[in-house]
Amino acid sequence: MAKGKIQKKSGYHHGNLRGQLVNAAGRLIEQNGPDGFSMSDACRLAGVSTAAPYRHFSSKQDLLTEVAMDGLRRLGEDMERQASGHPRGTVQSIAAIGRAYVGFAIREPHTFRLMFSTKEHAGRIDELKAVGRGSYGVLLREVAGYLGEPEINETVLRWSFPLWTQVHGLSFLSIDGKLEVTDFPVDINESIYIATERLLPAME
Amino acid sequence: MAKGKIQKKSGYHHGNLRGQLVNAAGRLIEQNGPDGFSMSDACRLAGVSTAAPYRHFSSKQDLLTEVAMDGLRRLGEDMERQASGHPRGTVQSIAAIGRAYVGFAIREPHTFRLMFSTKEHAGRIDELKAVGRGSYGVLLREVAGYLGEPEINETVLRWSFPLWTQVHGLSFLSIDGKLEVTDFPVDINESIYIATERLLPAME
DNA sequence: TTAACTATGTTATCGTTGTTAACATATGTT
DNA sequence: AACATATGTTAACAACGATAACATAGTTAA
Repeated sequence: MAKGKIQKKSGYHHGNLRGQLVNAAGRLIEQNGPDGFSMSDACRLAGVSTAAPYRHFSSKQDLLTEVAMDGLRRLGEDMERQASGHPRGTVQSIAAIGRAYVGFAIREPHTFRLMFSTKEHAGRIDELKAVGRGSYGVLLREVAGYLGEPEINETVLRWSFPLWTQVHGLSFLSIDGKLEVTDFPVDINESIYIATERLLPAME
Repeated sequence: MAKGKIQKKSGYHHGNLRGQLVNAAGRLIEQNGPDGFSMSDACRLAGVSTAAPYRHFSSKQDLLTEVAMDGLRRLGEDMERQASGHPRGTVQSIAAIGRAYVGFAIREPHTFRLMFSTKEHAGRIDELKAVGRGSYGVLLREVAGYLGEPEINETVLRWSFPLWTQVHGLSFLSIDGKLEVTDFPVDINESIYIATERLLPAME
């Protein structure tokens, strides 16, 4: 994202095919969804033959996994950034993390779905899990602060999990267009704040 | 599901191809996921040519939509059944609905995903939404009972929505294997009960 | 009974896709 | 300059979704 400059291939060789394929894949996935995405499309977009990607990725899934991991990292950054705009360890900062989470899902629904789908990433689940754990840490630290816990212990884990569950569910319901099923206008930010409050212990 | 008897084609014509295709599709999807599912596989399983399904379904997506709607209906039935095992309008009955929801997701993860994916069902979203609304009603009625509301009004809707969000998130995290990211053993039923309690107003 | 109609199959074929093998050309190292 | 390695290409494959042209079964009306 935010690449802009499309690098032209200067002849037989390309220069930065790997990066540009991830880039193209990201854009195409956001347009057509992970299923609608085809390796051939990405090749056309990058101006190379359909066999070229296999010098950089062992399969289509492999490329998708790359896109997913990139997304997970960016999600973590978003959460960190949003949280830092509020006093640490408060309902506000924790709700801000939730807003970042759902916001990402709404902004890049297909990538978000890809990030949390198992089947596409067979064989590299551990890698993916590690990146995910990193991003989850942002929430854990904030909750630890709220609870006044000096480190990330089981208490922190127990209070954090329902918060994750909540925003995760809200994300999916949003991007799958299920909010209309509820028959009343859901204000996402309000939803997040209310649930965050209810799912945390009152602290003084 | 629970079909068992595989109907043999008695010659040129088949007898119940439509039903058997939905059936086969359901089974195959649960094995390989909606993406791994191929029309051809379903045909092989039903013992017909690859062109035959198009007498009954306009496209592969159309068949998948059928499977999804069937799933939504069965989910509603599950919830109803589980709720009815408890005193109406209690935390217990509401938590039971949640357990039915997550239970379905875990039992038929691929079908569950299919039920809540938008892209596969382009053009028939309204149909799907109607079926979904029906199943959601089970929760709404139970919450109305808990709140002592005589009908499903906005108050009921407002208290119900976070409950849905919660179990929906828990479902997806479960079937996507993300529970391990939390680093402590999540007891799903306990999770549901705790969150249900916290997300409902204390009623006396 | 038979003729016509409709529903539901088949075979043959198309374009697209993911992937691999065999080959070609750059780039970097000795 | 010679070679090794990285990175492209072209050609081919099987599998898939879908359509068209054709065949047969079941149903209805004369």
